[in-house]
This record gives sequence, C-alpha cells and structure tokens, in this order.
Amino acid sequence: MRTHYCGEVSEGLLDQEVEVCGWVHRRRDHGGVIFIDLRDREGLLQVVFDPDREAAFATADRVRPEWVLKIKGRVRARPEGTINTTLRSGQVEVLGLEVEVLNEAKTPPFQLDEDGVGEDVRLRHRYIDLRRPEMQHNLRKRAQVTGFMHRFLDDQGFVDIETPMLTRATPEGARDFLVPSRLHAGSFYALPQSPQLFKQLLMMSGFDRYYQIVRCFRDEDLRADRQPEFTQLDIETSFMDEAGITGLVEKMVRELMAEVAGIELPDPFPRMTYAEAVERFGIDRPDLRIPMELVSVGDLLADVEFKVFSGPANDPRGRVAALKVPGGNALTRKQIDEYTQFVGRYGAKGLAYIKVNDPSLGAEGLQSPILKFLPESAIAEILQRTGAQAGDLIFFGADKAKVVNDALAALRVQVGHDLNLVADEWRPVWVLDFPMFEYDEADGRFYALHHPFTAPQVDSVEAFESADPEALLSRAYDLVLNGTELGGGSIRIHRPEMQSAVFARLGIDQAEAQEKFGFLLDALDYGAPPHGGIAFGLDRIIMLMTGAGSIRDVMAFPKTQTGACLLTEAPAAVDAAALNDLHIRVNPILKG
RNA sequence: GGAGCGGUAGUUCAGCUGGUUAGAAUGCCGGCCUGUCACGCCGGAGGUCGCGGGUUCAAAUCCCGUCCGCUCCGCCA
Repeated sequence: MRTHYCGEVSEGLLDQEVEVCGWVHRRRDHGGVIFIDLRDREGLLQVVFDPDREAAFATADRVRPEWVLKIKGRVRARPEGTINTTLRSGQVEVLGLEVEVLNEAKTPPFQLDEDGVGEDVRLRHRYIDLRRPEMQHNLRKRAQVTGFMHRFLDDQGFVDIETPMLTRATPEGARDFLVPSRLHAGSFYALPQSPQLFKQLLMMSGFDRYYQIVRCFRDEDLRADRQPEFTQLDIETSFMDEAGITGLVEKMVRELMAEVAGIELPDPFPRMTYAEAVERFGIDRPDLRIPMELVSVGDLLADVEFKVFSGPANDPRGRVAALKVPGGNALTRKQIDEYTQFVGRYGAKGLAYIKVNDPSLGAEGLQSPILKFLPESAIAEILQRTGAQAGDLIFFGADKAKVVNDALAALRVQVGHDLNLVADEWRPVWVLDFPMFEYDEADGRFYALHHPFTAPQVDSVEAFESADPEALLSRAYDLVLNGTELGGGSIRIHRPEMQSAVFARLGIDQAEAQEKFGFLLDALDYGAPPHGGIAFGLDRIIMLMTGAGSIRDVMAFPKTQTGACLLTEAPAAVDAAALNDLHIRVNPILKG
C-alpha cells in the first residue's frame, strides 16, 4: 500500500515517486498552494499541492486534521530557505500527485500537539492520545526494554515459562482480585499478585533458570507508580546465592540502561545494609542524588529540659535526628511552616529548626526558637556532626523512630527537589540485610517484611526459633535507582522444616499452612534445590528511563485512581444471567 | 478510611470580596491568500458554569451533600 514511512523520506529519494500513508497532522492552505503535514509512526512529511494538479488539489482542499490519506507523490528538494531542521524529513518535501482519502475523521477532542491536556480527556480517547509522538516513544521504548530482557536472559540460559492467571488466593500480602468459578459454586480463583510460588515450584522441577515478563494483580489503592495490574520481570534461579543473583541481574540492568536509554551506571552498584539506609536516609530506598543525610543526635539531647527532644531520646523506640539543608538559611518562615505541615502527613507533630548564620560564633551565630532549650555543648556537637556551614539550616525530627524516619525521609526528598539539590545522575544501590519480620502493634503479630518464603540468615531451625524475631535478618535484597525501588528478591527457604518454622512465627498454624500452602510444603519434601530470585517492576523501570511522571504514561491503557478504565468504562455491571451462572448474588448497594 | 488540589466553550484557562448580556487563547465553520511549517488576515458559531439541595431580591461565585480526575497518608513490594 505504501513504499515508505513518512518520517523516513529523505534526500536519498530525490526525484523518486513514493507512496505514503498516514494521518493529516496539519494543513496550511495558502489559497494557491496547500501544505499537508502527513504523520505516521516514523514522523512528519510535508506534502505540497499545486492547483495545476486539479484532482489532488481539490482533495487536499477538503481534508481535515486526522483524516487518513494515501498519497502518491514525487520527492523533491525544498526550495532555498524553506528547509525545516526540526523534521527528520525536513530537507525534502513531496509534490502531491494523487491523494486517496482512506478515511475521514471527526475533529479530535484535543489537539495532538497541545501540552497540558487533562489526563481524563486523554484516557477517554486513548487511541488518539497514543498517536502523540511522546506516547509512541514511550511504548516503543517499552518494547525495546522487554526485547532486551528476552535476549539477555535467553543468552544466559533462562527459560521463559508461563504460569497461571487463574490461581488461588493467598492469605499474606496484598488483597487479591477474585474470579468466581462457574464449575465450583461458591469457590473463587484469584489473579496472581506475582507468580511467586509457581516459580519456586519450577525450581523444584529442575528448570534451574526461569524468567517471565508477566502481568501481576493487586487490589490495593492506586498511586502514580501503582496500578492494579502491572508488569514484572520475574526471575528465579537454583544453586545461586545472593552475590550470584544480584551480580547477574545487575549486569542485565547496567547493559539495559546503556543500550536502550544511553544511561551509564556504575560498575559495580554500591551496596548498603537496610540498617544503614534507614539510619542515613530514613528509608530503605534512598535517593542518593540528594546530598543530605539524617544524623542521629539523640545521645546529645537525653538530658535536656525540652521534652520534645528528651522524650524520644530516652525512648528505645524513639529517634531524634537532624537534617542539614545546604543553603536552607534562605527559607522563609512561610516555607518552613509549609514543611511543618508536610511532615505532619507522616505523623510528625512539629518541625524544629536552627538557622545557621555563622557557626564560628557558637549559639550567637544561630537563630532558632529552640536554642534556649539546648546546652552550648550539644549545639556545638550538632553543628560538628551535621557539618553545618554559614547559610545552612538544620531541621530536627523527634518522635517514634518510624515517624522521624518517614517524615525526614520525605522531607529530604521534597526539600532536595525544591532547592534544586538533586544531582543530574543515575544512582543505583543494592539494599541488603533486611529484617526478617516486622511487628504489627495493632494486630499483635509479626509480618514478613519481604514475603513468608524468604530465607532467614540463620541456617538451622533451632537458631531461628531461639533468635529475637525483630533482630533476625533475611536473605532479601532490593535494587533501588534514584529513590525508586526497581526490584526486590531473596534467597528462598528450601527446607520444609524451616518453612514451617517461619509460618509458625507468622502465626500461621500447621493446619492453616497445610490448607493454604500444602502444595509448597509437599514440594519442598521431594528434593527442592536451594533457590532464589528477584522481580523487577517493568513499568517503573520504563517510567524512569522515559522521565514519565507516572506509570500510566508508559502503559497503553491504564486505569484511573479509582481503578476505572475511562475508555471501556470498566468495571461495569453484568447480566443477571451471568451472575447466576457464577452463583453470585450482588448485595443491593445501600446509600444514605 | 483520611488530607489536599481541581471540575466554567471541543481543549487549556480567567472570571476576587454574590450584582446587567459568563470572557480569553486555541480548536472548529465560512471567506481571502502561490512557500508555509504553531502560516497570515477578516468574519462566525460554540456554555446544563460536574450533579443535587440550601442561603439570598439575586449564585459560576457563599454553605451542605454527592460524583469525577489528580497528588499524598493509610494500604500495597
């Protein structure tokens, strides 16, 4: 139907006849001459229509934006001074000889080259939105990424194996999407949160190196980087330890970023323990581009009269930490108030600060509402530890450690962006030595920080059972890039007795473990190799690569924050007959 | 479940503290124009001010409720 893509017509085709197909991007009618910019996936091409070609000119006269045309024409050099360097095809133009209208189009609901169109409008007409070069670029970048992953992992001997989309609900982790069964009245499948157990079973089946680029489903609230269905690069290996797995996938990520995005990452990636990450950044996914760190100062403030500080300083679960903001002295009272409000979202009850005018003068060179509570010696040591210079500002967080860490970690990122302190770099980091469990005060039980199949750093069940659960570390690892968690994984438990012990610690008794995970425990009994793996959030990787503001911009048909698809209007009601087949009755929705 | 922001022409927005006929830009339609590329010039059409209720002589504007979109907390790896 066509001989060339619009965007690929260039000087090499001078004087040749070409046939191109595409959409009318814009039409410029000068009365005696008409220009049409024809657009396809490869770009724009200017087609010129002269009145002496009557039929073609008449057609060009009546076409409108987004009509679909097939044009036969002759490639020619643009006249002196009319070269358009912003177009790939801008050295040439095509003299339109014949035009066929393949389809007319209604006026689109928004202009394709207009910025700032509301996302709801774009999503409602996604098929038009996806014509925009930016979206074309994002989705093609995505295809390049998955293509690279397939090639890399195939080369490394990995086997791509599909796992079920209809599986069973699991008690731990995220809320499941449920699928009613027609053949089993009252029973439900669940869509997989991840293929976790299947990939472990594949290790037991001897596949040794498995991977899959796979859709996962979690029925939880949405965020800019969270959709109810998302894609993971899922990997599992046998007979490899942490160093082996992280080394292998690190190589993949480094080559992927270099090849697909031209981004050079360090070799090797730095590694950091969970404890260090939390101490220095307040979070287990630190953005290392921001040159600010949390500094613990509780030991200096245990005896001060200011209870806001001395309370948490003396609380074993408390923390008092300082965050030095380079150049922060210039922050206004209003800005500081806004930051105080900001940290309030994370439970912080206030935000103390010291403005540093001249640190060499001691307290005289400082400015702060809390100075009067602090002894000179503590102030001097705080200045010392934070390395505060004239012109800086020091924020303080004092509360339960979790509140301080959450608040200052978020504040660090916010202030870093506000003050343009974020370095233009790519800073990956492996975070290691995660705690095995987290105690939930409300539920009065332990939860697995990673998931219940993660191996502890102790080998024997005896050592596991006698250890303080909160001090136990797991064999988990996360890969973080610029503050975004790209992927996480762990070495798994491969001995049934250890798996049972971990279930027991999580409050899952033997009967429940047998009912929910019996197949896994059984499989562990039949010769399970040591194994472990990792899963990467594909959407997030591509979001980072493309600089997109949300993963919706790297997905063809994403959902809104309420989980709706504005294009198809899913979810939607279904026929009573369909419900009947599924043995489902819907409660009447009661509204006040 | 909670906090914040937004919803006015096809689109992006303005419209303050209530007050005559709700504006701009762009798009759209018509006319003119032979070298533009965000073409230009002239003219025109286009509005359930998200929805419901309330206050008022009078509501896009104030109040209450509700729906939708976005960001975040909780939730979720």
